[in-house]
Amino acid sequence: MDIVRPEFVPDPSLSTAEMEALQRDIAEAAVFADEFAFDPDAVSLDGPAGQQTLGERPASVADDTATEGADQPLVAGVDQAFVGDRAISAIVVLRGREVIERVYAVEPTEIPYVPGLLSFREGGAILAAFSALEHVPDIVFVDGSGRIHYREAGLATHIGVTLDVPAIGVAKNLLCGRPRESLDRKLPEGARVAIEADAEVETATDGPIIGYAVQSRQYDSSSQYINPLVVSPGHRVSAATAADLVVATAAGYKLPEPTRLADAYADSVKGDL
DNA sequence: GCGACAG
DNA sequence: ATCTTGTCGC
Repeated sequence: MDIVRPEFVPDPSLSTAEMEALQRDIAEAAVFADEFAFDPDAVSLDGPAGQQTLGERPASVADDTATEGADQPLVAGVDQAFVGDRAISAIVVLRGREVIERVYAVEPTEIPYVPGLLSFREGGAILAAFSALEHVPDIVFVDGSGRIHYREAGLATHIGVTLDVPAIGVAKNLLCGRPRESLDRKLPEGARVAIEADAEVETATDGPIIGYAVQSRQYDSSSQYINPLVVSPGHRVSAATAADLVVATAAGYKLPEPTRLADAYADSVKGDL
């Protein structure tokens, strides 16, 4: 797929001040509200009929393999692996449970990891992988933060705005913001805790909800517990819908399927590299 | 000065 | 993110 906003392509040679200025422009262009054509309720790992089973589905529909999944949104997962100074970015596109396409790209990492500037380290490899992608996903899951970011322009926002594609940030740790409830306790599976902007989020006017901690998986009979995912809007999606879509694509694992499969693919590419 | 800090 | 064996629990 193509780059829609070339002026936002991450340039690792920029100064820190220039990178931060670019992020403020990106946050300005970002849309943290649902702005997509597909039906979010149609995003599921089940068949195209959603909650319907074969038995309750009309035979004419059940037998029609030609249009099967035609209304199923394409969900892509992106993840990176690293080898020395090279980044491997892998993308997996799913329609329901079916893998529609997989691509990857390898690009040198020009700068070290700096909290808040992740997209300038990994963005090049990610955009290179997207340029090789044939399908245009309805929404993309990016590993890292979206709106939960000092300038509300995390990796998911940067990628989403540059490609003008709906994007969600799926992180394993909280970068900034204040959870409404403590996350340092065992939350039940399915629970979500709002994350609101705090003083660290310099571009937030009031205290908006910038994301959710989502407990996509949890042990049921143990004192041990799994940490929640940290989900935030990247572009053209609201915080609530972003959390809904992550839950809808989880299949018994902590990570949603698109992300989990992209992670595994990046690792396998790294293996035979 | 101290603490915090996605991947 | 990455370097890594065994180990606890379902």
